[in-house]
Amino acid sequence: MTRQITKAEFQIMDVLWAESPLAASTVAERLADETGWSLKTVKTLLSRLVEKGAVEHKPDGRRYLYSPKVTRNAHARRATQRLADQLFGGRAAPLVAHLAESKGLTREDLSELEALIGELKRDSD
Amino acid sequence: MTRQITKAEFQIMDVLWAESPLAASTVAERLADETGWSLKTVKTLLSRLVEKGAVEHKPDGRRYLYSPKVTRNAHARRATQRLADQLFGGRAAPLVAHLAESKGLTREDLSELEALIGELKRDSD
DNA sequence: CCCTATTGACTACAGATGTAATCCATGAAA
DNA sequence: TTTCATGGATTACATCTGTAGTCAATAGGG
Repeated sequence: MTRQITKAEFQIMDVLWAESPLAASTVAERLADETGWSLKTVKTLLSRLVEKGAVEHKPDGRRYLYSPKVTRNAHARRATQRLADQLFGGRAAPLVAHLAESKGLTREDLSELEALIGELKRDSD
Repeated sequence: MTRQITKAEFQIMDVLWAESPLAASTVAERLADETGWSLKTVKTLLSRLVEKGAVEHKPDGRRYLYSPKVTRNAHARRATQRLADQLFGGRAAPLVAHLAESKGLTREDLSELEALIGELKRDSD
């Protein structure tokens, strides 16, 4: 279902994940500095997200209020899985190795991961 | 540099990463079963990859032989980093957590990761 | 030496994406 | 009550992507 969300659309989602429901004008304000997008652009992106089923809108007087239908977690999970599938046949270890190489991992991350992995191993017993 | 490689283009790269240099016709043969693409399609994708700087071609008589200019590792690293940046502000731990949730991690992966993390921690001392 | 299959160059074209502009209804302001 | 700003709906348009087709040169087979 829920078709692919693009980069621009993701920025809209990010605003709605932080707070919702919001009117289009509010979403536009939140993004104005970061993106410089006009209200028109924001409305177009919101409409496309509604079409794609990633956002729903309810009438509020003369306008709509928009809310995410997909959670940030669900999106993250799917996007991550998609990347792992494409790059490494779905396997995670090489993906983590690449993160490490690209300096994506601090010492803290490593400790956090160690804990996470311990937990996952216990779970799978 | 090296602009974004698309999904279709990635499949071409994958063939060249496995073996190179190759002529367009050979690349097309390797992908025929998997994708059903015509030779024309493969040639278009190869040209675009050359434009994008991800592949280079050297004349070999009347035709070209194509080779990757970007390694698979470099590509994986950048793609992974891009995803982590977008989804989690560059942090890896939540990414791994999502992989786990989406069943991307087998017991073997976990052990492998454990070892990898131990190694990374030692390296960072 | 001529014909044909192959090759690169260029062109095509629909659908997705980024980024709006136009149009029309309407509620608020004057 | 006329006017204008605001909102959604529709349309626009360049670029990117997926998937080819056309054209012209030419190397190889007969």
